[in-house]
Amino acid sequence: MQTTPPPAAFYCPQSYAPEDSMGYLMRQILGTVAHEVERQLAHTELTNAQWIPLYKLYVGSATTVAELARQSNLDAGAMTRLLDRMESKKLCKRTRSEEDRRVVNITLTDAGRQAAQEIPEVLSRVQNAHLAGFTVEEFEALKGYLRRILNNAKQAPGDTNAV
Amino acid sequence: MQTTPPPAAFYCPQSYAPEDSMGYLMRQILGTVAHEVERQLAHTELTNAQWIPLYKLYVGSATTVAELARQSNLDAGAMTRLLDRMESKKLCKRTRSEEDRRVVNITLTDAGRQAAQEIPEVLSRVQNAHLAGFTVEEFEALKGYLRRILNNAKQAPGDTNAV
DNA sequence: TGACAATGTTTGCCTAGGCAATTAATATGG
DNA sequence: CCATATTAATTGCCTAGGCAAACATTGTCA
Repeated sequence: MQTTPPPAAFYCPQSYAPEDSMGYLMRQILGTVAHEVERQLAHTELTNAQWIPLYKLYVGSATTVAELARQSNLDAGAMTRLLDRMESKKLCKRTRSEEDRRVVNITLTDAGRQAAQEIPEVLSRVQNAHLAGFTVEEFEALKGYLRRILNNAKQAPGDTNAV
Repeated sequence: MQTTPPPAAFYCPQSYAPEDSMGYLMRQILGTVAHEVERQLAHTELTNAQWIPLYKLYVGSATTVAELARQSNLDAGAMTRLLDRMESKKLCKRTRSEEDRRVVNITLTDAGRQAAQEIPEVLSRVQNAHLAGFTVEEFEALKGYLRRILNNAKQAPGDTNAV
């Protein structure tokens, strides 16, 4: 074994400075991105938690509660209640499946489709604004770094004590 | 005016692919980091929401409800209830200030201090693990990118429609 | 076929955060 | 000094997510 590289040593407990950490920076960035997206979607009644499954319904990559929950990295119970709130806002509708009577199919209403249509525009605009001043090379380097970090997370899920 | 660079054009609505976006990648990374930190702090009774203010109390950068809320980017009401839960776990204690009787001073208990002491170790370990395989140059480049993005967010808070 | 496993959905109980209103104490300006 | 503004903390009401239990339905396998 031991094909994966050893953990880095960029941070150490004795001199740990939170404001300088990768996690802190990303947390702040995600915060401003989320805030701005929600602001630009405010007129659609969509909250930050709701546009993700709504968009998945829109592009057709998920149509049931369980599938939406899985693709949104979300608990099934949470998804049930999220859909309750979206349904009460007339953005989507529930229909018990006839083929498999355990399943509930979710479909968008016209209002839901209209709201969903704006999502890619807003996401593109907000993220582009955050990337002002970046060259294509820098943008690609950044995405490469992020993918490598994500890959590390998947490789050793909890193996961080092994040293 | 117009000293800030124009927004980038890396994402466009017609070809928007969520899985490829900066926000999606960061969201996933923060998710695994948070999950792993919470797992490694489980024995201290600290949740992911609680170690942040607890650490601020530990290093002494905040001692009141309002100050903790400000520094944690959190609502004052939320902080009140967070402290309720931490106090019921005997991690901290409230004392009405004598100089300014509006203020409540928060102090750590022995158990709170002991838990706080572990925080920098865990944060360092988890983040280092996520950065496995990175060179120093790459690490610094990444932090530079993140700081630039954060700076863009602060520069134009809501100005993204100006084009 | 009939027991058992697996899946889908919902609900209850918990933590958690935002917003607005309330109350108490302090600061400020006339 | 007093009215007013400001600040600190709390509380109620909302959305939101995790975990576990309950229930129905479907799949599997002997």
